[in-house]
Amino acid sequence: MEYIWKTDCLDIARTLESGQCFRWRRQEDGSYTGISGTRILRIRQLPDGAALTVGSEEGARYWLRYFDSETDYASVIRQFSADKTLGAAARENRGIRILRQEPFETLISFIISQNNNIPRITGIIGRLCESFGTRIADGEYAFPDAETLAALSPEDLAPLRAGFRVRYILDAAVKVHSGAVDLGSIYAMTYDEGREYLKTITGVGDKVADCVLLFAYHKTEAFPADVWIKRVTAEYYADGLPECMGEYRGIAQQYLFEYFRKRAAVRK
DNA sequence: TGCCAGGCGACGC
DNA sequence: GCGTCGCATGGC
Repeated sequence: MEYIWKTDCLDIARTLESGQCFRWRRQEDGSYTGISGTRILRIRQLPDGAALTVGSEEGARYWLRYFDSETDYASVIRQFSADKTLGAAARENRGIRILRQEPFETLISFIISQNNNIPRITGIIGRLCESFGTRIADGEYAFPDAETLAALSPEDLAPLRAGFRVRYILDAAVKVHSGAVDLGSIYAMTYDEGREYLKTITGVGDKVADCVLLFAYHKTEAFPADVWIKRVTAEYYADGLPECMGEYRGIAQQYLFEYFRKRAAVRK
């Protein structure tokens, strides 16, 4: 069945290609196909929203939550307009939403992201899923679960070509599978608690923890500071982040990330 | 070729 | 606590 979602703040391409997720592919007709958990979705942009190809009403509800349908982005963008730079970045990227992704997938993905670039991160994650994930459709694989990954050796993961990150992936999988880290408990934690908790995993520092808290748990106080954002804050916000970011620093961060990354790409 | 990429851990001070 | 370095890999 096709579910029509009407909303004025949704740009599928920018949302899915803004570096917060790595399992979506653009199809020849311009629609996108992606996987989360054991679900597959095809989503197509409409002028006033999107068309979702889903199996059931329950599937539609899952994906609406994934795309953060309850947050009023127009209101957040108005709030951001109090700052000149952020206002411009937000207006230009008003269709970007912060996804609510599966925690384990997000954790492993951003462990892989460190000192890496987006095309290669996507490649490593693709090989990880094809090698160790359950097949859920023709040529489509779920993200492998913690139990599966925890049973593997560094040699097993060598074909991923993930380099020094392999031991971090395995440490995360072992801790999640053993229960030493309970990812479900983080939903109820504060941002600071979640950050310290995630950092008990080897290979998870401030940046990776912030990405997981923002892109899986939707803790919008998180402000992941990568090399791009560090340049932006050094140039525009040396005296501190603007007041108008409020509790939505993470959303602001994503608009700024896209705004400046695009400009750097044009200059090259 | 050297430099960089959605960083982190180890180490020295 | 803070600065520096090495780390695998691949694209430019």
